[in-house]
Amino acid sequence: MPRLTLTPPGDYDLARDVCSYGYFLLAPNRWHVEARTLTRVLSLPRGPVGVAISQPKGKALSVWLSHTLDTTNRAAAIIQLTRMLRLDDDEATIAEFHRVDPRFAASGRGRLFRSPTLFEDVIKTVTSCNVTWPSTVQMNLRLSDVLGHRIDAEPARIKGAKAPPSSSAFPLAATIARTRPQTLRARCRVGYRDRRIVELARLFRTPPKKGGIDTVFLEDPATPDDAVFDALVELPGIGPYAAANIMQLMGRYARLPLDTESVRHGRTLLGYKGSSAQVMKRLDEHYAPFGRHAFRSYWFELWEFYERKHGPAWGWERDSTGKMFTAALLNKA
DNA sequence: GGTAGACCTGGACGC
DNA sequence: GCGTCCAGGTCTACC
Repeated sequence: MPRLTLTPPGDYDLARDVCSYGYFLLAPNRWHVEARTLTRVLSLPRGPVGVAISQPKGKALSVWLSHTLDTTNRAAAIIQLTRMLRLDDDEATIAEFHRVDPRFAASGRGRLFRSPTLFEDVIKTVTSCNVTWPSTVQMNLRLSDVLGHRIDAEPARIKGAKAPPSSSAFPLAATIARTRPQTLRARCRVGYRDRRIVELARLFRTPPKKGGIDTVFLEDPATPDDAVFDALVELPGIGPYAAANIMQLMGRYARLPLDTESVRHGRTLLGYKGSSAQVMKRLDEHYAPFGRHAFRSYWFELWEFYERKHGPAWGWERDSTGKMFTAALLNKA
């Protein structure tokens, strides 16, 4: 079976750095606990490919492929894997975060898992709004199963895996753009998000000059945070929370995506009292000193709280532990 | 500028 | 097994 080898930053730990944000539990991603391997299908210019990513000797990453890639697809696969795994967050960046917030220096935490493309991150964020986590899991499973391109070949191999790897990719913007909202609602159970998801897909397919999303402008590090935020909240289905969440997925950590779970965290761990709006204001003030690393400090504080309840994240199964993250259950905990 | 209510789904709960 | 209630962020209408 063909294979790619990727050299990550010297401090990279696949299990820690993949199992660092909830999207590792969302289809088409599949984390195999015992094999400590991430599988999924990537959509490449010349068709989908199944990948199985592991770190056998604690250094280089092995990426087993369902079939051999030509030069174009190979280059595209490396770009997508680099984005998803945050391989471009180098040691110096993570060390800077640890200087700002030394609480995470020992664990080495600093990288946050994301999707291979901005489009997938935006749609995943929309599926996480106004819904409990198990529904988000289901929506992404169905989106991939119903609209994702399937691979014909055997999925990439995984030593010691209990669950089969998925054989569908996340749907392309082009596919969703030509799907009827009613189909999304009926078959993917996305509810009232149906039109918003189709509109977003169409905006991703439309050139910026004709009113489409200007991904170059959004992803340019020189673009100020405020300009990115203003552009994102103009999009259908994207409010202040979703915009801030998409920004952290883009590597902009100064803003906090605050939701009801943040309020629970502020009340139970930080002892804040008052209305939700008051608690959110205090949370913003609390993490402001961490500057451009604010979200990392907030998130890993929250993540370690989850890990104290449920064990290390690399041991979470999507269909059991991975479904437990609802405010109601956490409040009981 | 601030706020109330609708939008859907799925899980919890009571009967 | 059925009905009711509730959680969840965004959007629109209204003040």
